[in-house]
Amino acid sequence: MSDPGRRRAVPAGRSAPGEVTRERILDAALDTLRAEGFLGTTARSIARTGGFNQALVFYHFGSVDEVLLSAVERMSQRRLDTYRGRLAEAPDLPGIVAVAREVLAEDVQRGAITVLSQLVAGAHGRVEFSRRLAASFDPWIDLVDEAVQRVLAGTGLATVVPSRDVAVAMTGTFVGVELLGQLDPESGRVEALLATLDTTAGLLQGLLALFGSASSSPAAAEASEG
Amino acid sequence: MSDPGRRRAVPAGRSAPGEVTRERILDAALDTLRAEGFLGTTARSIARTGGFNQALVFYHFGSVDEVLLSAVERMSQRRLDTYRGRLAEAPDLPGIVAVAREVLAEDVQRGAITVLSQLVAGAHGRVEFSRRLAASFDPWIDLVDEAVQRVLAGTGLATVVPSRDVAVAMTGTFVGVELLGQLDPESGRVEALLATLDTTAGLLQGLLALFGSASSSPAAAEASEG
DNA sequence: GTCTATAATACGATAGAC
DNA sequence: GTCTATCGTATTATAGAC
Repeated sequence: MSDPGRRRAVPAGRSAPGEVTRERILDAALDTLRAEGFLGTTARSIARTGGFNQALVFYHFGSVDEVLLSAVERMSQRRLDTYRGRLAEAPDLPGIVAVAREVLAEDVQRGAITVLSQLVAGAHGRVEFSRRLAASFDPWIDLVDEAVQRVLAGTGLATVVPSRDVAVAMTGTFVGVELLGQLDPESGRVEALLATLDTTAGLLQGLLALFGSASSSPAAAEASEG
Repeated sequence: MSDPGRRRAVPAGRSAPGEVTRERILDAALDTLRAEGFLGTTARSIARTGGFNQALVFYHFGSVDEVLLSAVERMSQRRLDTYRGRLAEAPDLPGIVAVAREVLAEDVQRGAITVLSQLVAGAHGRVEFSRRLAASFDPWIDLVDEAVQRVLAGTGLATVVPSRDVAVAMTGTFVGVELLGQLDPESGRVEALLATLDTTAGLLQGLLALFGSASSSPAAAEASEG
């Protein structure tokens, strides 16, 4: 292994030697995943995309898997920061829905969901790869979970609805719909889903308001009996 | 191309020559997709799973893609028949939900969703493969669409909710959650989702009953304004 | 219809020159 | 740190014996 390992400290404002190349490799890896899918993302295709030599992938990351995981971890972290920032500024339900729709639309357009979907599919049956990939999904599910709990708070449904499962379902929905949407890009499935989110949000708002003002209504009681 | 092409007619009750092998290959293809994922499903691994020679895949189907598409089309058709039959016997809402949960649980357990998820992921960027795979999803979305419309009928929501988009979202959700669930099989995400379906169904029932008995309520009007 | 053998190609990864 | 060259191995697909 010729991993550069821990490097000397570098003057502030200056990049560590090779750091530029590392970033280029990560960028190229994401671009390739978006354009070619998991199957088409090899050390050679990544190098072709980024315009550098194939051997650099192994010099800097040791393996293709390590590049992909590093790339998705970096992407996930960056997007998560964006989400948290915007959500903090929109504490009520309409605000949360608006932010969620807005940032999810960005993710879809940037191809972030494509990257995640492709990696998830490619992770099949590979234990260590799956473990690390799952770890980069957890903070997202946590974030959705928090938002769901905030929305449910004071509606009388907080004890009935398992918010974590709902969060998993919502996260999974975007992965699945994006995958389905790419099967037939002409169909505009993803766009339809995003557009429908507004309608659904309006509906949900009305329903939750109903539950909020009558949290021990017959419907709620009936529902909790399951 | 050494495709056997159209074959002579065969006495009823008897299989056409090579038909047994064709079926074995399709079975092996699905088993391999379940066990190894899309990446691990090659002509050689399919042959290894089924205990036959690798060259037979090309003799009978011409290419690996053709085996996979034929296999999923056969599977989709068979499952669709099962769905339709059971749904016909359960015309009301509780019945529909029960059947849906039941048959979906079967699909998950048999690995049908895994097969679909893997193929969808592997189809990325391959136009003709995607087109045919999308075609085998359409009847499913149609079926879900019909069920959604039946549930919505008479609730006053039929004109507000775009049932087709909801159907796409529901279909996509199962694909996505299944993929996410396989990232960390220990987490029991898929099982949790299915278990939660009952609770959600109960809730939904209560909500729809509410809308049904007051289809021009303030909440409904507010929701339709978006 | 099923087999063996093989051609042509792509891959991950490494060695070693610079 | 980046390059060329290469090893070993996997793949799809085909040719041809049986």
